[in-house]
Amino acid sequence: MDKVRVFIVDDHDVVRAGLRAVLADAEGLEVVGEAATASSAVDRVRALEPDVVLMDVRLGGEGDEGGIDACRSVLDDRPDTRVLMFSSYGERETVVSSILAGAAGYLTKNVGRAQLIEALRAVGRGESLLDPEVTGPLLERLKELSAKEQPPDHPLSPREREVLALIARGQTNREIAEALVISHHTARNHVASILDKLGLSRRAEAAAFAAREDLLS
Amino acid sequence: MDKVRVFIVDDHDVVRAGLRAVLADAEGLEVVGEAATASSAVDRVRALEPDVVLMDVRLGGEGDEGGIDACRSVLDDRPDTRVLMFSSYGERETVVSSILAGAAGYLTKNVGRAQLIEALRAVGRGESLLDPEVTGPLLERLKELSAKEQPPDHPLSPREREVLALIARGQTNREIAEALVISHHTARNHVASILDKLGLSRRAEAAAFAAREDLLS
DNA sequence: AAGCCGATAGGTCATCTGACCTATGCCACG
DNA sequence: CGTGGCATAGGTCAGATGACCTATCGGCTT
Repeated sequence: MDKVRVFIVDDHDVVRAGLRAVLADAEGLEVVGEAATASSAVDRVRALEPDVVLMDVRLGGEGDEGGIDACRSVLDDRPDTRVLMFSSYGERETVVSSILAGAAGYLTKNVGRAQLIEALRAVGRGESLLDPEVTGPLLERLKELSAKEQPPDHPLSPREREVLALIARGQTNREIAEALVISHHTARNHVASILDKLGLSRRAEAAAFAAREDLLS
Repeated sequence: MDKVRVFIVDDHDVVRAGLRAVLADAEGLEVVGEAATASSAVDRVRALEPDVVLMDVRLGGEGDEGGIDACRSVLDDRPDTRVLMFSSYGERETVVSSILAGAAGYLTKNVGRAQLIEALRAVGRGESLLDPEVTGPLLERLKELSAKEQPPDHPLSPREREVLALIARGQTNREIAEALVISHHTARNHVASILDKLGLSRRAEAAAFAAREDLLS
Protein backbone atom coordinates (compact mmCIF):
# COMPACT_ATOMS: atom_id res chain seq x y z
CA MET A 1 0.00 0.00 0.00
CA ASP A 2 1.10 3.52 -0.83
CA LYS A 3 2.23 5.89 1.81
CA VAL A 4 -0.33 8.18 3.37
CA ARG A 5 0.40 11.72 2.19
CA VAL A 6 0.16 14.08 5.16
CA PHE A 7 -0.05 17.85 5.13
CA ILE A 8 0.56 19.86 8.31
CA VAL A 9 -1.21 23.09 9.22
CA ASP A 10 -0.01 24.93 12.31
CA ASP A 11 0.89 28.55 12.84
CA HIS A 12 3.97 27.80 14.93
CA ASP A 13 7.16 27.06 13.07
CA VAL A 14 8.53 24.97 15.89
CA VAL A 15 5.44 22.81 16.10
CA ARG A 16 5.54 22.14 12.38
CA ALA A 17 9.20 21.28 12.58
CA GLY A 18 8.54 19.01 15.53
CA LEU A 19 5.74 17.20 13.77
CA ARG A 20 7.85 16.78 10.64
CA ALA A 21 10.58 15.25 12.75
CA VAL A 22 8.19 12.89 14.48
CA LEU A 23 6.56 11.80 11.26
CA ALA A 24 9.74 11.62 9.19
CA ASP A 25 10.71 8.19 10.38
CA ALA A 26 7.18 6.83 10.56
CA GLU A 27 6.47 3.95 8.24
CA GLY A 28 3.64 4.40 5.82
CA LEU A 29 3.50 8.16 6.22
CA GLU A 30 4.96 10.93 4.14
CA VAL A 31 4.77 14.61 4.99
CA VAL A 32 4.20 16.35 1.69
CA GLY A 33 3.94 19.93 2.83
CA GLU A 34 2.88 22.37 5.47
CA ALA A 35 1.18 25.72 5.91
CA ALA A 36 0.86 28.31 8.64
CA THR A 37 -2.40 29.98 7.64
CA ALA A 38 -5.82 28.93 6.50
CA SER A 39 -5.62 30.52 3.07
CA SER A 40 -2.21 29.18 2.15
CA ALA A 41 -3.37 25.79 3.44
CA VAL A 42 -6.23 25.70 0.96
CA ASP A 43 -3.96 26.64 -1.93
CA ARG A 44 -1.26 24.17 -1.10
CA VAL A 45 -3.69 21.36 -0.40
CA ARG A 46 -5.19 21.94 -3.82
CA ALA A 47 -1.73 21.70 -5.37
CA LEU A 48 -0.34 18.83 -3.35
CA GLU A 49 -3.43 16.66 -2.95
CA PRO A 50 -2.54 15.12 0.40
CA ASP A 51 -4.63 12.26 1.82
CA VAL A 52 -4.70 13.66 5.32
CA VAL A 53 -4.42 17.17 6.72
CA LEU A 54 -3.26 17.45 10.30
CA MET A 55 -4.87 20.71 11.35
CA ASP A 56 -4.15 22.75 14.44
CA VAL A 57 -7.41 24.04 15.88
CA ARG A 58 -5.83 27.35 16.86
CA LEU A 59 -4.54 29.19 13.84
CA GLY A 60 -3.50 32.78 14.14
CA GLY A 61 -3.53 32.73 17.90
CA GLU A 62 -5.53 34.33 20.71
CA GLY A 63 -8.09 31.70 21.57
CA ASP A 64 -9.05 31.71 17.94
CA GLU A 65 -10.55 28.62 16.40
CA GLY A 66 -9.56 29.42 12.86
CA GLY A 67 -8.55 25.83 12.26
CA ILE A 68 -12.19 24.85 12.14
CA ASP A 69 -12.89 27.37 9.41
CA ALA A 70 -9.77 26.23 7.63
CA CYS A 71 -11.06 22.67 7.81
CA ARG A 72 -14.28 23.75 6.20
CA SER A 73 -12.43 25.65 3.48
CA VAL A 74 -10.17 22.75 2.66
CA LEU A 75 -13.10 20.33 2.46
CA ASP A 76 -15.03 22.80 0.40
CA ASP A 77 -12.24 22.77 -2.08
CA ARG A 78 -11.31 19.10 -1.91
CA PRO A 79 -14.06 17.07 -0.25
CA ASP A 80 -12.14 13.79 -0.26
CA THR A 81 -9.38 15.08 1.96
CA ARG A 82 -9.42 13.71 5.49
CA VAL A 83 -8.85 16.38 8.10
CA LEU A 84 -7.60 15.39 11.51
CA MET A 85 -7.98 18.17 14.03
CA PHE A 86 -5.22 18.59 16.56
CA SER A 87 -5.45 20.74 19.66
CA SER A 88 -4.06 21.29 23.11
CA TYR A 89 -7.54 21.42 24.51
CA GLY A 90 -10.66 19.38 24.07
CA GLU A 91 -13.58 21.60 24.94
CA ARG A 92 -16.77 20.03 23.94
CA GLU A 93 -18.01 22.81 21.70
CA THR A 94 -14.75 22.94 19.83
CA VAL A 95 -14.86 19.23 19.22
CA VAL A 96 -18.46 19.30 18.10
CA SER A 97 -17.80 22.22 15.76
CA SER A 98 -14.87 20.38 14.27
CA ILE A 99 -16.93 17.33 13.56
CA LEU A 100 -19.67 19.43 12.03
CA ALA A 101 -17.04 21.12 9.91
CA GLY A 102 -16.34 17.70 8.50
CA ALA A 103 -13.24 16.68 10.40
CA ALA A 104 -12.42 12.98 10.32
CA GLY A 105 -11.13 13.02 13.86
CA TYR A 106 -9.94 15.02 16.82
CA LEU A 107 -6.75 14.46 18.75
CA THR A 108 -5.42 16.32 21.75
CA LYS A 109 -1.74 17.16 21.90
CA ASN A 110 -1.04 14.89 24.81
CA VAL A 111 -1.09 11.78 22.65
CA GLY A 112 2.22 10.00 22.31
CA ARG A 113 4.06 10.08 19.01
CA ALA A 114 3.19 6.45 18.35
CA GLN A 115 -0.48 7.20 18.79
CA LEU A 116 -0.23 10.22 16.53
CA ILE A 117 1.33 8.09 13.83
CA GLU A 118 -1.24 5.35 14.25
CA ALA A 119 -4.01 7.94 14.16
CA LEU A 120 -2.77 9.38 10.90
CA ARG A 121 -2.57 5.92 9.38
CA ALA A 122 -6.10 5.11 10.55
CA VAL A 123 -7.47 8.34 9.15
CA GLY A 124 -5.59 7.66 5.93
CA ARG A 125 -7.35 4.31 5.79
CA GLY A 126 -10.66 6.14 5.93
CA GLU A 127 -11.44 5.53 9.57
CA SER A 128 -12.54 8.26 11.92
CA LEU A 129 -11.18 8.69 15.33
CA LEU A 130 -11.55 10.64 18.51
CA ASP A 131 -9.25 11.18 21.40
CA PRO A 132 -10.72 9.27 24.35
CA GLU A 133 -10.56 12.51 26.26
CA VAL A 134 -13.09 14.14 23.97
CA THR A 135 -15.22 11.11 23.18
CA GLY A 136 -17.27 11.32 26.34
CA PRO A 137 -18.44 14.90 25.87
CA LEU A 138 -19.23 14.23 22.25
CA LEU A 139 -21.35 11.23 23.14
CA GLU A 140 -23.19 13.38 25.66
CA ARG A 141 -23.96 15.82 22.93
CA LEU A 142 -25.28 13.00 20.78
CA LYS A 143 -27.52 11.86 23.58
CA GLU A 144 -28.84 15.36 24.10
CA LEU A 145 -29.72 15.71 20.47
CA SER A 146 -31.32 12.31 20.34
CA ALA A 147 -33.37 13.07 23.40
CA LYS A 148 -35.05 15.87 21.51
CA GLU A 149 -35.96 13.40 18.79
CA GLN A 150 -38.25 11.20 20.82
CA PRO A 151 -41.38 11.83 22.77
CA PRO A 152 -44.22 9.75 21.28
CA ASP A 153 -47.44 9.13 23.20
CA HIS A 154 -50.30 10.67 21.25
CA PRO A 155 -53.72 9.74 22.48
CA LEU A 156 -55.06 10.97 19.15
CA SER A 157 -57.02 8.80 16.75
CA PRO A 158 -55.71 8.50 13.18
CA ARG A 159 -58.40 10.80 11.91
CA GLU A 160 -57.50 13.36 14.51
CA ARG A 161 -53.87 13.17 13.49
CA GLU A 162 -54.88 13.95 9.93
CA VAL A 163 -56.83 16.94 11.10
CA LEU A 164 -53.97 18.06 13.30
CA ALA A 165 -51.57 17.98 10.37
CA LEU A 166 -53.91 20.22 8.40
CA ILE A 167 -54.25 22.59 11.35
CA ALA A 168 -50.48 22.92 11.43
CA ARG A 169 -50.57 23.81 7.75
CA GLY A 170 -52.80 26.71 8.59
CA GLN A 171 -55.98 25.25 7.13
CA THR A 172 -59.29 26.58 8.41
CA ASN A 173 -61.97 24.17 9.54
CA ARG A 174 -63.74 24.59 6.22
CA GLU A 175 -60.59 23.81 4.29
CA ILE A 176 -59.98 20.81 6.48
CA ALA A 177 -63.51 19.66 5.89
CA GLU A 178 -63.03 20.00 2.16
CA ALA A 179 -59.69 18.22 2.21
CA LEU A 180 -61.08 15.27 4.15
CA VAL A 181 -64.47 15.31 2.44
CA ILE A 182 -66.46 15.73 5.60
CA SER A 183 -68.72 18.53 6.78
CA HIS A 184 -67.16 21.53 8.43
CA HIS A 185 -69.07 20.68 11.57
CA THR A 186 -67.26 17.41 11.78
CA ALA A 187 -63.96 19.08 11.18
CA ARG A 188 -64.75 21.40 14.02
CA ASN A 189 -65.61 18.51 16.28
CA HIS A 190 -62.32 16.84 15.47
CA VAL A 191 -60.50 20.02 16.29
CA ALA A 192 -62.38 20.21 19.53
CA SER A 193 -61.42 16.67 20.55
CA ILE A 194 -57.82 17.32 19.60
CA LEU A 195 -57.70 20.38 21.81
CA ASP A 196 -59.47 18.49 24.53
CA LYS A 197 -57.19 15.45 24.42
CA LEU A 198 -54.05 17.52 24.31
CA GLY A 199 -55.23 19.82 27.05
CA LEU A 200 -54.96 22.87 24.82
CA SER A 201 -57.38 25.60 23.96
CA ARG A 202 -56.15 27.22 20.76
CA ARG A 203 -55.47 25.65 17.39
CA ALA A 204 -52.21 27.57 17.18
CA GLU A 205 -51.06 25.70 20.26
CA ALA A 206 -52.02 22.45 18.61
CA ALA A 207 -50.09 23.48 15.51
CA ALA A 208 -47.00 24.14 17.59
CA PHE A 209 -47.46 20.78 19.26
CA ALA A 210 -47.75 19.05 15.91
CA ALA A 211 -44.62 20.72 14.65
CA ARG A 212 -42.66 19.76 17.73
CA GLU A 213 -43.82 16.17 17.57
CA ASP A 214 -43.26 15.97 13.86
CA LEU A 215 -46.88 15.21 13.02
CA LEU A 216 -46.89 17.37 9.91
CA SER A 217 -47.31 14.48 7.50
CA MET B 1 -3.97 2.98 41.75
CA ASP B 2 -6.28 0.10 42.42
CA LYS B 3 -7.01 -2.50 39.84
CA VAL B 4 -9.98 -1.95 37.58
CA ARG B 5 -12.65 -4.48 38.48
CA VAL B 6 -14.04 -6.00 35.29
CA PHE B 7 -17.20 -8.03 34.85
CA ILE B 8 -17.79 -10.01 31.66
CA VAL B 9 -21.19 -10.59 30.06
CA ASP B 10 -21.35 -12.95 27.08
CA ASP B 11 -23.64 -15.85 26.35
CA HIS B 12 -20.88 -18.07 24.99
CA ASP B 13 -18.85 -20.02 27.53
CA VAL B 14 -15.86 -20.16 25.26
CA VAL B 15 -15.81 -16.43 24.70
CA ARG B 16 -16.00 -15.75 28.42
CA ALA B 17 -13.19 -18.20 29.04
CA GLY B 18 -11.14 -16.60 26.30
CA LEU B 19 -11.63 -13.13 27.65
CA ARG B 20 -10.75 -14.28 31.16
CA ALA B 21 -7.56 -15.77 29.81
CA VAL B 22 -6.65 -12.64 27.90
CA LEU B 23 -7.36 -10.38 30.85
CA ALA B 24 -5.85 -12.62 33.50
CA ASP B 25 -2.30 -11.49 32.93
CA ALA B 26 -3.18 -7.86 32.23
CA GLU B 27 -1.76 -5.37 34.65
CA GLY B 28 -4.20 -3.12 36.39
CA LEU B 29 -7.22 -5.29 35.56
CA GLU B 30 -9.05 -7.88 37.59
CA VAL B 31 -11.92 -9.99 36.33
CA VAL B 32 -14.31 -10.24 39.24
CA GLY B 33 -17.08 -12.23 37.66
CA GLU B 34 -19.09 -13.09 34.62
CA ALA B 35 -22.62 -13.75 33.47
CA ALA B 36 -24.31 -15.26 30.44
CA THR B 37 -27.68 -13.54 30.60
CA ALA B 38 -29.02 -10.07 31.15
CA SER B 39 -30.88 -10.83 34.35
CA SER B 40 -28.07 -12.68 36.07
CA ALA B 41 -25.75 -9.89 34.95
CA VAL B 42 -27.81 -7.30 36.82
CA ASP B 43 -27.87 -9.40 39.98
CA ARG B 44 -24.20 -10.19 39.98
CA VAL B 45 -23.19 -6.64 39.12
CA ARG B 46 -25.19 -5.44 42.08
CA ALA B 47 -23.39 -7.92 44.32
CA LEU B 48 -19.87 -7.57 42.94
CA GLU B 49 -19.81 -3.83 42.17
CA PRO B 50 -17.38 -3.96 39.25
CA ASP B 51 -15.98 -0.75 37.78
CA VAL B 52 -16.41 -1.86 34.20
CA VAL B 53 -18.78 -4.28 32.51
CA LEU B 54 -17.61 -5.74 29.22
CA MET B 55 -20.91 -6.46 27.52
CA ASP B 56 -21.50 -8.54 24.42
CA VAL B 57 -24.08 -6.84 22.24
CA ARG B 58 -25.65 -10.14 21.24
CA LEU B 59 -27.01 -11.97 24.23
CA GLY B 60 -29.22 -14.95 23.73
CA GLY B 61 -28.43 -15.27 20.06
CA GLU B 62 -30.25 -14.86 16.76
CA GLY B 63 -29.41 -11.32 15.73
CA ASP B 64 -30.73 -10.24 19.07
CA GLU B 65 -29.41 -7.06 20.61
CA GLY B 66 -30.20 -7.98 24.17
CA GLY B 67 -26.89 -6.61 25.33
CA ILE B 68 -28.18 -3.11 24.84
CA ASP B 69 -31.16 -3.75 27.08
CA ALA B 70 -28.86 -5.41 29.54
CA CYS B 71 -26.68 -2.30 29.50
CA ARG B 72 -29.71 -0.19 30.32
CA SER B 73 -30.75 -2.53 33.13
CA VAL B 74 -27.32 -2.55 34.70
CA LEU B 75 -27.07 1.24 34.56
CA ASP B 76 -30.57 1.54 35.93
CA ASP B 77 -29.48 -0.45 38.91
CA ARG B 78 -25.98 0.94 39.34
CA PRO B 79 -25.54 4.18 37.38
CA ASP B 80 -21.85 4.56 38.14
CA THR B 81 -20.89 1.38 36.40
CA ARG B 82 -19.07 1.88 33.10
CA VAL B 83 -20.35 -0.42 30.38
CA LEU B 84 -18.14 -1.17 27.41
CA MET B 85 -20.07 -2.74 24.55
CA PHE B 86 -18.34 -5.45 22.62
CA SER B 87 -19.54 -6.85 19.33
CA SER B 88 -18.49 -8.61 16.18
CA TYR B 89 -20.28 -6.04 14.10
CA GLY B 90 -20.48 -2.32 14.16
CA GLU B 91 -23.73 -1.37 12.47
CA ARG B 92 -24.48 2.23 12.97
CA GLU B 93 -27.86 1.81 14.61
CA THR B 94 -26.51 -0.69 17.09
CA VAL B 95 -23.72 1.66 18.04
CA VAL B 96 -26.04 4.61 18.40
CA SER B 97 -28.49 2.59 20.51
CA SER B 98 -25.67 1.47 22.73
CA ILE B 99 -24.54 5.00 23.34
CA LEU B 100 -28.07 6.11 24.05
CA ALA B 101 -28.40 3.21 26.46
CA GLY B 102 -25.54 4.80 28.35
CA ALA B 103 -22.58 2.72 27.23
CA ALA B 104 -19.18 4.24 27.88
CA GLY B 105 -17.77 2.85 24.68
CA TYR B 106 -18.07 0.40 21.83
CA LEU B 107 -15.43 -2.01 20.65
CA THR B 108 -15.55 -4.47 17.79
CA LYS B 109 -14.13 -7.94 18.27
CA ASN B 110 -11.32 -7.43 15.83
CA VAL B 111 -9.30 -5.34 18.26
CA GLY B 112 -6.09 -6.89 19.45
CA ARG B 113 -5.78 -8.11 23.00
CA ALA B 114 -3.50 -5.21 23.88
CA GLN B 115 -6.08 -2.74 22.64
CA LEU B 116 -8.83 -4.50 24.54
CA ILE B 117 -6.81 -4.24 27.71
CA GLU B 118 -5.97 -0.61 27.11
CA ALA B 119 -9.62 0.11 26.36
CA LEU B 120 -10.76 -1.43 29.63
CA ARG B 121 -8.18 0.60 31.51
CA ALA B 122 -9.29 3.80 29.78
CA VAL B 123 -12.92 3.12 30.51
CA GLY B 124 -12.01 2.35 34.09
CA ARG B 125 -10.33 5.73 34.23
CA GLY B 126 -13.64 7.30 33.25
CA GLU B 127 -12.83 7.93 29.62
CA SER B 128 -15.14 6.98 26.81
CA LEU B 129 -14.01 5.28 23.69
CA LEU B 130 -15.13 4.11 20.34
CA ASP B 131 -13.66 1.65 17.93
CA PRO B 132 -12.34 3.65 14.97
CA GLU B 133 -14.47 1.41 12.78
CA VAL B 134 -17.68 2.72 14.33
CA THR B 135 -16.62 6.28 15.01
CA GLY B 136 -17.29 7.48 11.49
CA PRO B 137 -20.91 6.34 11.33
CA LEU B 138 -21.56 7.76 14.76
CA LEU B 139 -20.16 11.12 13.77
CA GLU B 140 -22.40 11.06 10.72
CA ARG B 141 -25.36 10.53 12.95
CA LEU B 142 -24.27 13.48 15.07
CA LYS B 143 -24.05 15.64 12.00
CA GLU B 144 -27.48 14.58 10.84
CA LEU B 145 -29.02 15.45 14.15
CA SER B 146 -27.20 18.75 14.31
CA ALA B 147 -28.31 19.61 10.82
CA LYS B 148 -31.90 19.51 12.00
CA GLU B 149 -30.98 21.96 14.70
CA GLN B 150 -30.00 24.81 12.46
CA PRO B 151 -31.83 26.85 9.90
CA PRO B 152 -31.82 30.47 11.11
CA ASP B 153 -32.71 33.32 8.79
CA HIS B 154 -35.75 35.01 10.25
CA PRO B 155 -36.52 38.39 8.80
CA LEU B 156 -38.52 39.05 11.95
CA SER B 157 -37.84 41.94 14.28
CA PRO B 158 -37.18 41.14 17.96
CA ARG B 159 -40.63 42.35 18.88
CA GLU B 160 -42.18 40.14 16.24
CA ARG B 161 -40.28 37.16 17.56
CA GLU B 162 -41.76 37.82 20.99
CA VAL B 163 -45.22 37.93 19.52
CA LEU B 164 -44.57 34.78 17.52
CA ALA B 165 -43.53 32.90 20.63
CA LEU B 166 -46.80 33.87 22.28
CA ILE B 167 -48.77 32.85 19.22
CA ALA B 168 -47.17 29.42 19.45
CA ARG B 169 -48.30 29.21 23.05
CA GLY B 170 -51.83 29.65 21.89
CA GLN B 171 -52.28 33.18 23.19
CA THR B 172 -54.95 35.30 21.59
CA ASN B 173 -54.13 38.78 20.34
CA ARG B 174 -55.64 40.26 23.47
CA GLU B 175 -53.53 38.02 25.70
CA ILE B 176 -50.47 38.90 23.69
CA ALA B 177 -51.30 42.57 24.04
CA GLU B 178 -51.64 42.14 27.76
CA ALA B 179 -48.42 40.18 28.07
CA LEU B 180 -46.44 42.76 26.14
CA VAL B 181 -48.30 45.73 27.58
CA ILE B 182 -49.43 47.10 24.25
CA SER B 183 -52.87 47.55 22.77
CA HIS B 184 -54.55 44.63 21.09
CA HIS B 185 -54.50 46.60 17.86
CA THR B 186 -50.75 46.66 17.96
CA ALA B 187 -50.62 42.98 18.75
CA ARG B 188 -52.78 42.36 15.74
CA ASN B 189 -50.54 44.47 13.57
CA HIS B 190 -47.52 42.52 14.72
CA VAL B 191 -49.27 39.28 13.89
CA ALA B 192 -50.11 40.65 10.50
CA SER B 193 -46.50 41.57 9.75
CA ILE B 194 -45.33 38.20 10.96
CA LEU B 195 -47.71 36.42 8.62
CA ASP B 196 -46.75 38.78 5.85
CA LYS B 197 -43.01 38.36 6.32
CA LEU B 198 -43.22 34.61 6.59
CA GLY B 199 -45.56 34.35 3.65
CA LEU B 200 -48.25 32.67 5.75
CA SER B 201 -51.88 33.41 6.26
CA ARG B 202 -52.95 31.69 9.45
CA ARG B 203 -51.53 32.05 12.94
CA ALA B 204 -51.58 28.29 13.36
CA GLU B 205 -49.12 28.08 10.49
CA ALA B 206 -46.94 30.64 12.20
CA ALA B 207 -47.13 28.62 15.41
CA ALA B 208 -45.98 25.50 13.58
CA PHE B 209 -43.18 27.51 12.04
CA ALA B 210 -42.11 28.80 15.42
CA ALA B 211 -42.09 25.32 16.88
CA ARG B 212 -40.03 23.95 14.02
CA GLU B 213 -37.52 26.77 14.25
CA ASP B 214 -37.37 26.59 18.01
CA LEU B 215 -38.59 30.13 18.56
CA LEU B 216 -40.70 29.20 21.55
CA SER B 217 -38.63 31.12 24.08
C1' DA C 1 -33.89 67.37 5.13
C1' DA C 2 -36.14 63.46 3.12
C1' DG C 3 -37.15 58.69 3.31
C1' DC C 4 -37.65 54.28 5.37
C1' DC C 5 -38.60 51.04 9.02
C1' DG C 6 -40.08 49.35 13.46
C1' DA C 7 -43.25 50.00 17.06
C1' DT C 8 -47.11 52.01 18.47
C1' DA C 9 -52.50 53.03 18.12
C1' DG C 10 -56.68 53.18 15.94
C1' DG C 11 -61.13 51.64 12.76
C1' DT C 12 -64.28 48.49 9.83
C1' DC C 13 -65.95 44.18 8.37
C1' DA C 14 -66.59 39.51 6.75
C1' DT C 15 -65.33 35.32 8.36
C1' DC C 16 -63.51 31.87 11.57
C1' DT C 17 -63.17 29.83 15.99
C1' DG C 18 -64.16 27.33 20.05
C1' DA C 19 -67.44 26.28 23.92
C1' DC C 20 -71.54 23.88 24.56
C1' DC C 21 -75.16 21.36 23.11
C1' DT C 22 -77.85 16.99 20.45
C1' DA C 23 -77.75 12.90 17.64
C1' DT C 24 -76.74 8.72 14.55
C1' DG C 25 -74.15 4.54 12.78
C1' DC C 26 -70.37 1.45 13.59
C1' DC C 27 -67.34 -1.54 15.95
C1' DA C 28 -65.13 -3.79 19.85
C1' DC C 29 -65.04 -5.42 24.58
C1' DG C 30 -67.01 -7.80 28.25
C1' DC D 1 -76.65 -6.67 24.88
C1' DG D 2 -75.18 -2.58 26.87
C1' DT D 3 -71.23 0.60 27.32
C1' DG D 4 -67.85 3.19 25.29
C1' DG D 5 -64.97 5.16 21.72
C1' DC D 6 -64.71 6.92 17.05
C1' DA D 7 -66.42 9.31 13.06
C1' DT D 8 -70.00 11.57 11.36
C1' DA D 9 -73.61 15.72 11.14
C1' DG D 10 -76.04 19.36 13.00
C1' DG D 11 -77.15 24.19 15.89
C1' DT D 12 -76.17 28.63 18.62
C1' DC D 13 -73.36 32.34 19.96
C1' DA D 14 -69.86 35.34 21.94
C1' DG D 15 -65.56 36.43 20.86
C1' DA D 16 -61.24 36.14 17.95
C1' DT D 17 -59.13 36.64 13.59
C1' DG D 18 -57.16 38.58 9.43
C1' DA D 19 -57.58 41.80 5.42
C1' DC D 20 -57.39 46.53 4.57
C1' DC D 21 -57.05 50.96 5.82
C1' DT D 22 -54.91 55.61 8.39
C1' DA D 23 -51.62 57.73 11.47
C1' DT D 24 -47.85 59.18 14.91
C1' DC D 25 -43.11 58.86 16.70
C1' DG D 26 -38.17 57.85 17.00
C1' DG D 27 -33.99 56.20 14.74
C1' DC D 28 -31.10 55.49 10.82
C1' DT D 29 -29.49 56.19 6.41
C1' DT D 30 -28.78 58.97 2.50
